[in-house]
Amino acid sequence: MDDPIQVKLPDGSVKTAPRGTTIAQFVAQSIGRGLAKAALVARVDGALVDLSRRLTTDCALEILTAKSPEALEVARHDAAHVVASVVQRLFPGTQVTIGPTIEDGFYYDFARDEPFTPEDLARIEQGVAEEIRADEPFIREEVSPEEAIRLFAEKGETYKVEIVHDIVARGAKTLTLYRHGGWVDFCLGPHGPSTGRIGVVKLTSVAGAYWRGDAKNPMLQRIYGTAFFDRAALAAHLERIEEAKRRDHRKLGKELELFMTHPWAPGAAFWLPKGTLLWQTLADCMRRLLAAEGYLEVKTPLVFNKALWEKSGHWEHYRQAMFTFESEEQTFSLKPMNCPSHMLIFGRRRRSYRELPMRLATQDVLHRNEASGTLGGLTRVRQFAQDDAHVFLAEEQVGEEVARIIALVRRVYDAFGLAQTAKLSTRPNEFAGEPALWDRAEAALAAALTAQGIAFTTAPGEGAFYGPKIDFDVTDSLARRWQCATIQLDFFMPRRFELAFVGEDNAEHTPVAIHRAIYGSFERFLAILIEHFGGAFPPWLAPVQARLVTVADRFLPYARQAAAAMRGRSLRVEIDEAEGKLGAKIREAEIAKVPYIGVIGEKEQAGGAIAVRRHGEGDLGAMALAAFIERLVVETRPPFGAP
RNA sequence: GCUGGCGUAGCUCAGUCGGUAGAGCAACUGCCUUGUAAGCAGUAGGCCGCGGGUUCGAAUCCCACCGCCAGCUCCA
Repeated sequence: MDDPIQVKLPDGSVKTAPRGTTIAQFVAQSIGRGLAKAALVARVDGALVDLSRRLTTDCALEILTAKSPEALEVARHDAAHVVASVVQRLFPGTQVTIGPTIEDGFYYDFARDEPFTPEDLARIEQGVAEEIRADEPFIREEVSPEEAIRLFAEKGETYKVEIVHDIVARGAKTLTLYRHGGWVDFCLGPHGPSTGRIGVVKLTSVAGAYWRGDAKNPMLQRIYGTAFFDRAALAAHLERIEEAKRRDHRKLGKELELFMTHPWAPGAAFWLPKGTLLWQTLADCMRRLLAAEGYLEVKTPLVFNKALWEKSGHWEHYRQAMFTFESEEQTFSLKPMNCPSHMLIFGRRRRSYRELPMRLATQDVLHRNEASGTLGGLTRVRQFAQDDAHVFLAEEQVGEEVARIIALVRRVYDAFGLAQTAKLSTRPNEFAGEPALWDRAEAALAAALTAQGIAFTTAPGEGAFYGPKIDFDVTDSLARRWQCATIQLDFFMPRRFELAFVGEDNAEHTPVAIHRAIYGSFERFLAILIEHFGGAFPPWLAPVQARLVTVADRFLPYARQAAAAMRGRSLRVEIDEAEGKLGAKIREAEIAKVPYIGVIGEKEQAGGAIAVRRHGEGDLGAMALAAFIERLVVETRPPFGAP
């Protein structure tokens, strides 16, 4: 018991310590008082543990302080406990359930008949601040399942009892409790040393949430909050939230007159003239890019007899998300996806290996009958259009084709300044096709990602039953991540549609299909772009690229001439013909986030010039009108798919 | 779909205890003819989401519906 153990520190040094010493003691004695004071939690052999843990074997030890993201997560979990303790003190009879940390904060779910009001949240937040000031230590305790069940059953905590039963059923022999200030929760930990180390806690919202996320279970009251070690970090976080609100595509879409919605078409957008220009720019650039890559654009029906969906298998698995209707005793549906149509086109005649890869692209409108409560903005809709394509090819062509698609994805996202990461999802438990086929395909996908220099994570078992897939996330200017592009292999649907091609060997083979989209959906991608650019689009994308304003209305004829010259070079320009002072017109144009403002007065008219102001930068001074036009022509050239 | 919140002028929002609906901006008209983020004055604008109910009387209270917003297992 007294023989010392070896503790390896992150700098590589090794210290000895008495067996059974706590981490906190070890740090104070062997490392230093400064670190001992700053320590919040430790990592022993890769696992996060409390500072009160005893070191009983040789190990690698790392001490985490407020600088570490993991420590912040622990503090947020501490905060969740404190919130729960305060709620149970202020609202007797409320049961606790779970309270995990999430990105940017935490939540805690409570079972209580009455909902919490915003005033309740303020009271709870105040109680939490008091609890933090009281600086109660977190105390870890190990108990048997029987003790845990008795403890929570006595308190009437039926949800906790249920959780204990579940965990015991999964084989746990000892369970851990954490106490602070006389309150106890069943928790895996770890926790910080005491409530005083949490920092500052802010409760953000309250919402309903089903127990275990299942609509068949009772509805709980979920309190969301966040915690930071200091007020400045909290303020910065709240400022990020405010900035996201300012950039919200629903708000900007209204202000900039990009799109509208109407109660009579829930889940569908009306694209106003300026929004339609954005859409068309994306659509045209993608069209030209794909045409250059050998894609063939096709248009297919929007309405299909249900026989198609029975053939594809969607009728069995996807029917609840389809809009259907009867006509002349037949059942029809609006198409929710393009793949079956493309299958029919491929299968319309005998295909040769010489035609492969055959790349069929479509930008048609799709409808999916999403539950009403899930709709919102342009990101959760019932009607949308994808930049969809299906590539039919021989199995041995998969690697090269996927590499080409990945290169396209990079090229497009780079054009918008969106950084990208990828996730490779592999074979699930239930799958179609041969395991060896999956293994080869997964290896080909991973090799393509590596060859393109794309960082990716692997999600084992998360592939679709019909094939492995790559999903791309983009990171926008507010560091938020959005899932957009997808590349999915399909070994299943070509077989269902009895697709075949004649190979070099003069025998029939079943092609592999690749489902792929780069923007994802136009609606969603436009929403992301609106927020990414905050409505201030780069000149090539902006619906209006320049607005001409005059110092006095006697300069309007010259302004009209200038605008005509610009339109002659395919520039999107408008003239502010309203009355008013120059300052007011400049202000209007700045608020409209038009990239370039051209000011025209006496000097400009006399010299065939224009005074140029760049949105967000200010006055660039006067230049010759011809020079300004040349500059705009260059700057409005799309970074991909240029005509 | 479910839980909670919300719905008033084109936009952003007031509207007390149930007593005949208000501001700013935008629009329109006029004056000003203007030099890089708001010139002045005036006018007009409303089925208070929709439908019922309670009441002498409803934007306000009640019921149902429609829509919008937040959320609905990143698992003790």
